[in-house]
Amino acid sequence: MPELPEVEVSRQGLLPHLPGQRARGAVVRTPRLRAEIPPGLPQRLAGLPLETIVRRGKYLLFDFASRQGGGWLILHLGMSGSLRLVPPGTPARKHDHFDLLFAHTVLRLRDPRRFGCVLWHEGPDVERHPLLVVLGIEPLDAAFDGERLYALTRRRETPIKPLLMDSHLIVGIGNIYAAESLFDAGISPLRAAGRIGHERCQRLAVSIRSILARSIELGGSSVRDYVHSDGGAGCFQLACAVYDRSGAPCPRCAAPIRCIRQAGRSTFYCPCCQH
DNA sequence: CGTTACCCCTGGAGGC
DNA sequence: TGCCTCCAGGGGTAAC
Repeated sequence: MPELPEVEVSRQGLLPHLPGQRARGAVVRTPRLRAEIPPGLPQRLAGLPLETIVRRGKYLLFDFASRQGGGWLILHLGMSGSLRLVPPGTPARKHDHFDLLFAHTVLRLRDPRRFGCVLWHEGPDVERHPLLVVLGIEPLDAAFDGERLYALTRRRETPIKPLLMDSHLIVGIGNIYAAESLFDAGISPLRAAGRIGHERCQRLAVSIRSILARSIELGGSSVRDYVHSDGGAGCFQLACAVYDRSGAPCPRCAAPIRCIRQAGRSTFYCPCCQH
């Protein structure tokens, strides 16, 4: 479920509660997620204060005194992961794989499909972690604009939609937001990326940024003392124009939304509005 | 090098 | 009711 907005909203939901607290340890119920949870993690964490939580793409990065001899807890929610703050002693349910223990609260990871991961990076320079060092630009970073998108797409014959989802180029855009951004910009998901001109790259960059930002705002307004990102629609209250609306009328021209398959993923678009 | 195919895993939906 | 197939918001790796 989580794309960039969901991960960012999870981060914002945790920020008022966790930084400043000291970890008591951790409980690993399922060691084997996408990667194995480091066996020594609970002992390594114990006693370290959490400084802050940052996000890189769809990764949540917990700074456990990384500049004072600690390190970073790296967390990814995969396809079905969700985080929740629960009181200590709350019984774990099915698929509750990992707990991060603090004095008065527990951060609990649930992930039915186990595509998420929990990792540890020793020392301050988490951006040098192998999984992070290869990541592309943040779409909400000021440096991401039409010019950057234009440069990234040159001499690319691949269709624009799978390119948008390639985290080595741009992070955080998943299947839903790729479809919604392309609809908003009036660009066909099938169009060769390298054949989109300056002006339309500009338009697409604006669409990506505004849709992600609006989705974060809508999600953020609904977060209180827990972090929710469980199943359902994915784009929060933001109604999807095309995603999962196969056959339904396009909100702009009423033509039926079409569903095709690209690089193994479903793509939804309006064949009338998008070129 | 760029691009696609497959795989990790569980659960829900729909067909029979 | 059960069993089967297909599908799902991610992403690393191997193979073309």
